[in-house]
Amino acid sequence: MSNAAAREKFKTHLAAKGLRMTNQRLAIFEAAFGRKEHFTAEELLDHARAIDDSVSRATVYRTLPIMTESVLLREVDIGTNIKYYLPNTTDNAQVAQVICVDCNKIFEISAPFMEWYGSTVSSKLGLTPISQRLQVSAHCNVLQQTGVCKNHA
Amino acid sequence: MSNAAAREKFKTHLAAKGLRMTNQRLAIFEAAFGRKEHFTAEELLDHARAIDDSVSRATVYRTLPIMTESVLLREVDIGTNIKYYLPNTTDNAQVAQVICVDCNKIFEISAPFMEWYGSTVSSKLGLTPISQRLQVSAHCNVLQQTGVCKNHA
DNA sequence: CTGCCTGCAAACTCTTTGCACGAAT
DNA sequence: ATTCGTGCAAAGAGTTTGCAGGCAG
Repeated sequence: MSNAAAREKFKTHLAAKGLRMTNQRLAIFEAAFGRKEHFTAEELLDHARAIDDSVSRATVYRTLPIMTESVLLREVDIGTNIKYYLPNTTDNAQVAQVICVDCNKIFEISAPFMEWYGSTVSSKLGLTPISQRLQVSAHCNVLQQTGVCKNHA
Repeated sequence: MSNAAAREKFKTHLAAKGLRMTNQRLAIFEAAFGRKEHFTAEELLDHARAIDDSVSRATVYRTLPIMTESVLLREVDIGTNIKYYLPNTTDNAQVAQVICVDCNKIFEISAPFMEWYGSTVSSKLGLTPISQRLQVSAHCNVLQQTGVCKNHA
């Protein structure tokens, strides 16, 4: 999905919910879609302020749920107290994460069998699956050997 | 692992780390191993205080890492801000969780393929896997139909 | 104009930590 | 005795929210 198409989707979603497009929301959107890697709420605030310095932390936190509901962003919880976000380019949630615990880099890996697993297991328990996540925590080999992590930004 | 064996393991682990067995630590241990379901730090505090009312919240939070390091407890992060704990009866981490979002009940399901997946994917990235987790969030069918969730405690 | 939106700062939740007292070895 | 352990209360981190003023439609 191009940025332009994403922006349109954002506007449509806002309109459908009776919400308004504001300069702050637009700045937050642009900041999010300008990122190539996973980002935190705080990093998003920094980048949004570079576009519109009137953006506040509160508005970032209020806008993030709107963008995840509209499936523009994907929320990734890797078990820390911080949540990460990523522009959702595929609309396909069949993705696992491999997390380097040395540098916190997150790799997104296709894992199409996840949905099958979720459905199978849920139905046996009388449940209807909503989502599934598969995450692998790992050490960086290069860091272990040389003291430098190649995955560092 | 029986409770008695687990208690012995706890003592051994404490001794190996140069730590002391105290009434509070013992009460927290007994409270943890008296639970059949997943529990939170706060619930553990309540139950530990029922055994020894001198147990403080701080000691619970200081004892939990000791018990997870000794593999007596398993920590389960289901993506909320709260962490859950469970007596670790198998020493085998090849377990997935199915979480009923209606009642927060957590089902533990064997998933032996997780380790294989983690190893395969990590090695392709030049990483050494530490752990993996697979979680499915789901709705309770009975709740949807009758308004009552059979999974409620 | 009306009512959603905003920034600010305070509140919140869970967890961690500094301190001085207390207890285990 | 010495060293670790403890409770208490305050601090911390990330996130949420009440409020009074501001801007989109």
